[in-house]
Formats: sequence, C-alpha cells, structure tokens
Amino acid sequence: MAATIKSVAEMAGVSIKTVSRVINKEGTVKPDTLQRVEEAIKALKYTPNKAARDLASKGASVLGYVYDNPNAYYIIDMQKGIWDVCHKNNFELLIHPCDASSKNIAKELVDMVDTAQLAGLILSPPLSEMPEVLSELDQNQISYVRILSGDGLFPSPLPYVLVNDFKAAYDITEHLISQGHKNIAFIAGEEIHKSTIERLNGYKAALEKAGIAIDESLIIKGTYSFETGVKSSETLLAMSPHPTAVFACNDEIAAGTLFGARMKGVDVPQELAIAGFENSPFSRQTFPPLTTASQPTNEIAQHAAASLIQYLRAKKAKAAHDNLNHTFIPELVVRASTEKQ
Amino acid sequence: MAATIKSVAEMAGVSIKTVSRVINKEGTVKPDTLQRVEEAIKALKYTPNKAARDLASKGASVLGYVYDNPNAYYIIDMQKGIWDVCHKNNFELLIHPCDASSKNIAKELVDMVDTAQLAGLILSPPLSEMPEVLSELDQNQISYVRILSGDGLFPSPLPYVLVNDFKAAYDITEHLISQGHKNIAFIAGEEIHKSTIERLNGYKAALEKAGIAIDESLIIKGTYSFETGVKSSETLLAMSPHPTAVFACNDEIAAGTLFGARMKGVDVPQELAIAGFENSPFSRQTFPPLTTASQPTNEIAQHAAASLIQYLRAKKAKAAHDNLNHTFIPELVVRASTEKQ
DNA sequence: GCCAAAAATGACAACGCTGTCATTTATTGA
DNA sequence: TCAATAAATGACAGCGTTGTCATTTTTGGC
Repeated sequence: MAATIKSVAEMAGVSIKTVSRVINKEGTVKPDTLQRVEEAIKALKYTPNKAARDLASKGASVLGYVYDNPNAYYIIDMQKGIWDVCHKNNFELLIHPCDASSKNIAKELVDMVDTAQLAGLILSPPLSEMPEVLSELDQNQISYVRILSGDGLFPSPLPYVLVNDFKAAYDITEHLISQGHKNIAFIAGEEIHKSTIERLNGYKAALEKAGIAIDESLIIKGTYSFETGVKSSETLLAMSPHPTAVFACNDEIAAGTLFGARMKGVDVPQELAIAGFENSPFSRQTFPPLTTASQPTNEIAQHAAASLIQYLRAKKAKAAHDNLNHTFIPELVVRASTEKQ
Repeated sequence: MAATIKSVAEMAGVSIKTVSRVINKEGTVKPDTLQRVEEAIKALKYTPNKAARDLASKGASVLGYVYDNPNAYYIIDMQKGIWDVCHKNNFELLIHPCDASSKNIAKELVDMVDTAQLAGLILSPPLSEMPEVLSELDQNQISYVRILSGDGLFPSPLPYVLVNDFKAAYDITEHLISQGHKNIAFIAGEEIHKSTIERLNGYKAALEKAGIAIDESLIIKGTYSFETGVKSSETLLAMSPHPTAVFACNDEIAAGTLFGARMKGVDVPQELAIAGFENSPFSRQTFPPLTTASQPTNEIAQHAAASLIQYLRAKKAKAAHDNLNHTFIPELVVRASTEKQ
C-alpha cells in the first residue's frame, strides 16, 4: 500500500528519524543524505500520514471558518483569502456554515472545535460580535481571530481585525451632502451586526457636522436584504416631500431601494440618489451603478488568518506574539446612482 | 489536559477497549457499564482524539469540495448542501478553491487528497467535466463524485449527478418562441463548461422544432460574465433588424445584456426579451426581473455528497454500492423580462 | 446446580509519526 | 595529530486510538 516513513528510510538507508528531519525541513541533514532521502520519497510517492503526524506532534493544523452571513460574495471572498493564507502555511481549512441566531450556537462551535480538533477559529460578523459566543470560546480556551466592526471590543487577548465602518459611512454621507442633499434617509440592517450601528453613527455624525438635524423618521430599520430595500423605498417615497437621497446599509438594500424607485417611476439619481455599502459585484451592475464603499474583504480575511496562525505559533512556542491587530477603512466609490449629470 | 480514553476508563473502572466500544456505539456493552462510562465521559468532557482515531482505524472521514466557478451563489449553495450531508454523516468538509485552467490542476488535486488524506472529492463543473483531471484521479485511485451537465460522460464507475441543461434550455427557448419571437439570439459562456454546449443544443433543438432556421450570427461566444452580456448586447442591438429576444447562458450574462439594453434606451421586454439561466438571487432583483431556469443547487449538492459517502462506505465494506446516480432538470421560471404586458 | 454456548470485557500489539536523548561522525584549533 | 567541540544520525519511547484474540462472566437448558 501507501509508502510509510519506514519504507522510505529503508530505501534511503537511513533511520526513520532522518526521514522525519527531511520532511520537516529541520535542516540538520547532510546534503547527500538529504538527496538520497528525497529520491526515495519521490520514488515511493511518499506522503506523510497526517493522522500519525498530528498524533505524534499533538495537534493538527486545521483552522475553521465559521460563517453566518447572507452575503454570498462576502463569504466567498473571505473564504478565498483565508484559504490562501492557510495553504501558504500548510494549514487546512474546514468550514462551518451556521445560524448565529440559534440558541446553542456557542456550544455548537465548542463542539466543532473539539470534534474536529481545530487549532483555531476565524469568526466574521455577527458571530465575532456576540459576547456570549466569545466568552464561551474563552472559557473553553479556544483560539480565534475576530473580524469585526467598531471598537467596543469584547475584551480578549486574542487577535482581531477591525473594519472602520463609522468612517466609511461618514464619507458616504458627506458625499451625499456635497451633492446638495439635505433630506437623507438611512436604511439599517440587522442590529446584531455591529456594522449597522457603526454605519448609522457615521451617518449621524456627518449630518451633524453639516448642521443638518437628524430626523428619526428617515431612519428605517430592516435587514440586510433586497426586500428591505424595496419596502423602505415605498415608505420613503410615500413621504412628502420625500427624501432626495438614501444611504442604504449595504448594496442589497440599495439595490432593492433602486428597484422600488424604478417601480414607482422615480428617476435615480435625479429624483432620488442611492448609496449602498460593500461594493458587491452587483453594485456595479445595477442601472445606474451604485455608489458604495469598498472593503478589501480578501485582504481582511488574509490578515485575519495570518494573525491567527501567528498567534497559534507563538502560543505553541510559548512566546509572546506581536500585536498584529489592524484596522481597515472601506473606501468611498462614487458611481452614477448619486451623481446627477 | 484534555481527557483521554485512558482517563475515562480509569474513572469508569473499565478497560479502554470498553470505552472505545461505547464511543463507537458497538452495542456489546452491558447497560450499567455503558452508563458508568457515559457518565465518566461527561464528567471529564472527553472527546475522542481524531488523529489517534484516524491513525488506528486507517483513514479519516473528510471530504473535499473543489471549486472553480465564478458564481458565488452557486458555490455557497453547493457548499451548504454538501456540508449538511457531511455533518449528518460525521464527515468533515475541506474546501479547495482552485483554478481549473491551471496546467497542473490534476496534480494539484491529487496532491491535496494525499496531503490532507481525504476520503473523497466532490467535483463541480468545469472540473467534473475535464477528462484529463478525471483520469488522473482515477490513476491515483481517488474516489470522487461529479456534478455535471450532459451525458457524454467520462466513463468511470464512480457516482455522478447529472443536470439536464439541454431540456431546460429547450424549455426556455420554446417559451421565447411562444411569445412570438423568431429572431432569438444566444449568448454562450465558456465552452469548457459543458452546460454551455448543452444549453446551446437545447436552444437549437427548440428552434428546429419550431421550424426556425438557425442563424449562426445570432450565436455569440463569451464567458459567464456580466461583461459578456453588456458587450453582446451592443453587438446584437447594432444589427438591423436586431433580435427581439436573447437567451443568455446564465443570469450574469442576462443581467449584463439587460444593462446594455438599458444603456441604449432599449425597452425590456417590449423591444428585447431577455432570459437567463440559474435563477440566481439577483435574477429576481433586476428590473425587470429575469426569466430563467431554476436548478435545485442545494439538493443537487446533497445528493452528490450522499452518493459519495455511500460509495465510500460500500467500498470500505467491500460491498457493491447501489447506483445512486440521478438527473435533475432545471425548471423554467417566467418573469417580466420576457413577458409583454 | 452444572455445563456448554453466548455475551461481555480485557490485554496488548499495531497505526505512522515526532520528541528526547544517546551515539556516531566530522570539524576545528593548538 | 589529537582532543574538544559541533554536526549528523539513530534508538526508542510515546501519542490516543482501534483491531485481534484471549479471558472472564452471564445465560439458558436440563
């Protein structure tokens, strides 16, 4: 059957330990021995047995990416970024779709880590922002990295990556104001996502800065969905005078708002300017394309995975880990949905 | 540290083998022994060590999902379906994004299976349709299940799930014809995807059936992308007379076509009817919403994963496996983009 | 209450690798 | 050239399970 370290050792005429040294690149092997071993490995098509390795070295190199997010593009981007870093570092990536609103979500995660013997977890919103989840993980001494919004962090020595939604939302709102809008609505997503709150705060701050009074009736609660956009659009356009601009908490909502406006024959951006958030692929594909804020999801994911891996290595070596925490600021992307010709 | 089978055995006053019997539900343990062991397990929060288990029982229970597909929604749906089945069967799911056009893709997959010691692979198009990939896997005795289009199957005893794109494309085209269209364009995706060819054939068959001559100039080659739609739209609308309907190979292309039409001020569906394929979420969100064909991606994925798992079990038990191969037919979904009021 | 057969349990060797520490071989400086 | 030191290699005990087979306990028939 499959070659083992023993067969390689025999073929190369060395001890299994030397083969082990070669496959682990320990570097204390003489060049010609090394070569002989490598040839034997190639000849036998040897691949180290993962289970045996993990068992002997106590602990596998597998990370888990846990997600509960309606946005497919976001997840795929995240996943790819994480995967790339894992791959580069000889880690494997296990995924775990889940439902953050489930009662037992925290236990479920602990269970998953135990069962699959994961080295660590990568958490994205909203899981990364749920204190009850994080504290359960802490209690079980599970390593994780959080990707989250805002800065009212659940205290923990574990690494995290921050996204400054406040600043980006401020920028978007300021942009709308600069276009001459004063009557600007805000459509929120689920409040369990901290990004919603941060974006709302950014919106409010920009209005205040411009001396525009905040009108609570222009702030609509919803979910990060197309449907919310459609419905809110109806609500807003029924007002008189109706707002001349809408800042939707994400692109899906914005697309829905646009759809709703179109249904009513309202011209965008002439009669209603619409901005979204996230720079989803389809924000470029609506007609007109949406103004939005672009977050480097892939990069964020890479950074998160890298921090976690570094943390784990430091922990294994019982060394202190550098602080790798980083903040990303989404960038304003102006498109036709907010620019009158 | 973490509890081991030994500590559980000591606590319950039995041998480790008995504990092993309990955790593996072998059923040959007396009720009261069983209870004592279970209590010990609970008390010590014992979880079996995966590596040790895999090592002793030769072989892990991990499946790999390999994908190279531009469509985020498709991947997420697939992934979720696969994951659900894996989870139910105590398998784990490892993912592997990849580039099907890469020269070494076959080797890369073999490598992945070796390194991660995977039990099997789940392949979706275009990988599942590439003979060179499949034969390399076969040569390395790797188990896999393919999800693919058409029936010119690469011969292999391994399970597969078929999607009948031909029939669905036929239905869509027939629908367009029934709306009075005779001048119907087709926009293709990458030919490496068999779905493109099958859909094209379905389109042609429907035209023939209706006695409409096939006009090759109305068949445009492209990729499964929004951009292809936009460009093709320009090409088609520059013709005179221009086609009155377009069957785009997927929703992205359709959305692009719609975008392009809108740019030129061409009304959809009055002046140009547009149909897509796949029933992506955004096909409901364009204005007007797109006529398309809906494939039960999640179900397909579940079926594929289940077949693979069953195959693996049969193989391990050296038993013959039932033939679980199944064909899914996407269903026509008519929306406003092809229906004149 | 005894014996054979069945059921339950245990002892112990794998599984394929890494870590530790001992041993051998090469290198250096005088 | 010869210690002394450093570099390279090896022997062997785990790691935490499962599989095999032996042993003990229970059961049922008479």
